[in-house]
Amino acid sequence: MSPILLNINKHISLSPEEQQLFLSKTEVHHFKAKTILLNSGQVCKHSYFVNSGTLRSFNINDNIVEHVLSFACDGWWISDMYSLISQKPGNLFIEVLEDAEVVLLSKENQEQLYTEIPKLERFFRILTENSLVANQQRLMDSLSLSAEERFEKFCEKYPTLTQKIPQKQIASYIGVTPEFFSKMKSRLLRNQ
Amino acid sequence: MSPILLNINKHISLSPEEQQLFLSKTEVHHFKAKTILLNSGQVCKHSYFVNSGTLRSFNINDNIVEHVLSFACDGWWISDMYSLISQKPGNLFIEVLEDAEVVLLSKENQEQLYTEIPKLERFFRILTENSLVANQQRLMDSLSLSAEERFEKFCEKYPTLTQKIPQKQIASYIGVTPEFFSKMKSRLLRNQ
DNA sequence: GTAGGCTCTTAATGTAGATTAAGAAAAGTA
DNA sequence: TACTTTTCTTAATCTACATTAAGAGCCTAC
Repeated sequence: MSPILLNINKHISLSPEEQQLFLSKTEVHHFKAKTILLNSGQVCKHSYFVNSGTLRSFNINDNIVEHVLSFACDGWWISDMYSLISQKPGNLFIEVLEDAEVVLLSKENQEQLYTEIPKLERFFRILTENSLVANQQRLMDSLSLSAEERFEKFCEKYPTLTQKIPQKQIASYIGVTPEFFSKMKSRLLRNQ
Repeated sequence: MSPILLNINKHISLSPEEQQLFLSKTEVHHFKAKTILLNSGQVCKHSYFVNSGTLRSFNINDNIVEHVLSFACDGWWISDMYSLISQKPGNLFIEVLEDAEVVLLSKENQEQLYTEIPKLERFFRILTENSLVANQQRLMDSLSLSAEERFEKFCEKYPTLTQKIPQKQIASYIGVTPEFFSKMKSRLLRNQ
C-alpha cells in the first residue's frame, strides 16, 4: 500500500473504493534538492506529503535571517497552513533539502474529498491536533530551555536528520546562529 | 443565542435540535479567580469555553519558573490539548485569572457528539487549524523578534488584557522576567 | 488599622548567545 | 585538475536579557 494510505489508515479506515478515490485526487512529483515548492508572498495551493527525501518550511525576516518552522521527512505532511486555509499570500517558503518524492493534494481536491468522504474531516482533525500539540511543546521549549537542551530535543524528534542536512539548518530550527551552534557543538564533544 | 453556539455557528450551521443536543452535553460552571481547573500531572478531561472572565494555561519548569502558554478571554477555548487527546497526565495548569463563567465539554461527550453530529468534526478541525496557525506564528515570533516586538504582538492579540491582568503574567507570556519587563516598559514610556 | 502578601520598580552585576571577521574545509562544477 | 560556492570553525567583542537584592506601593484579611 502507498505510504500516504498507510498514513491515513493510522487514524481512520477507508474502503478500497475510497482509497482509489483519494489517490485519484493526488499527484506524485519528483523534485531535486534546492527546488522551491512555495515562495513567500504566494498563495499556498497544496498540502505536501513526503514519500522520500527531506523538505523544510522557513521564513525570512527583515534582516535577511532565515528561521526554520519545520522539517518534513518520509511520512510527514508539510504546507503553509496559514496561507492554505485563508488562501491569502503567506510568508513561508517550502524548499527541498534532499531529492524528494512528494504527494501533492490541492486545496480544492481536499475540500471535495471532505464532502465525498466525510471521514477525512476526522483524519485531518487528528493530524492537525497532533501538529498543534507538537508546536505548543516546541513553543514552551523555546521559552524555557537553553539552546543546548533545544538541540537535544531536536535530536530526539528528528533522529535521522542530524547526519543528513547542513548544520546551519539545525541552528536555524533551534533558534541560534550557525557560529554559536558550532561553538556549542564542539563544547558538547569536549565534555564527551 | 448562547455564546458557545454563536462560536460554533461561525464555521458550521446546526439545526435547533442539534443545538439542543450539543448544549445538553455541556455544563456551565462559575469559578472564582485563582481557582485551578487543571493541575500538572492530571489527565485533562474537558475542553473549556470561556463565556466571561479570563483563564490561562501555563507550565512550571524545574527552576520553579512559570511560562504562560495561552490566555483565554470571552469566546475563547482552552484546554491541555496534549493530555486531552492522549488521556495521559499533562504538564499544564489551567487557572482562573478573573472570575469566570465557563462551559465544560467533557472528552467523552465530545467523542459522542462527533458520532451524533459529524459536522462537529469539521468545526473542531477548523478550530484546531486556527489554533495551529496562531501557534506557528507565535513560535516564529519567538525565534525572530525582540522582547519589545513580542510585547507589541501581544497587545494586538489581546487588546483588552493589558489593563486587566498582573503584568508579570504578560512577561511570562512573552518570555522575559518581570524585572526585565518592568525596565522595558519604562523605557517604552520614556521614548513615548 | 496594621500585618503579611503580592506586585512592581530600580540598580548592580553576570551570562547566553549575537555580531563581525577571517580562514579552513567540504562539496559542487567545469 | 582547479575554480567557485557553500558550509564550518575559531576568536574578539558586544548586547539583550537574567539574576540577585532591596525597597515601595497595594490589596485583602483578620
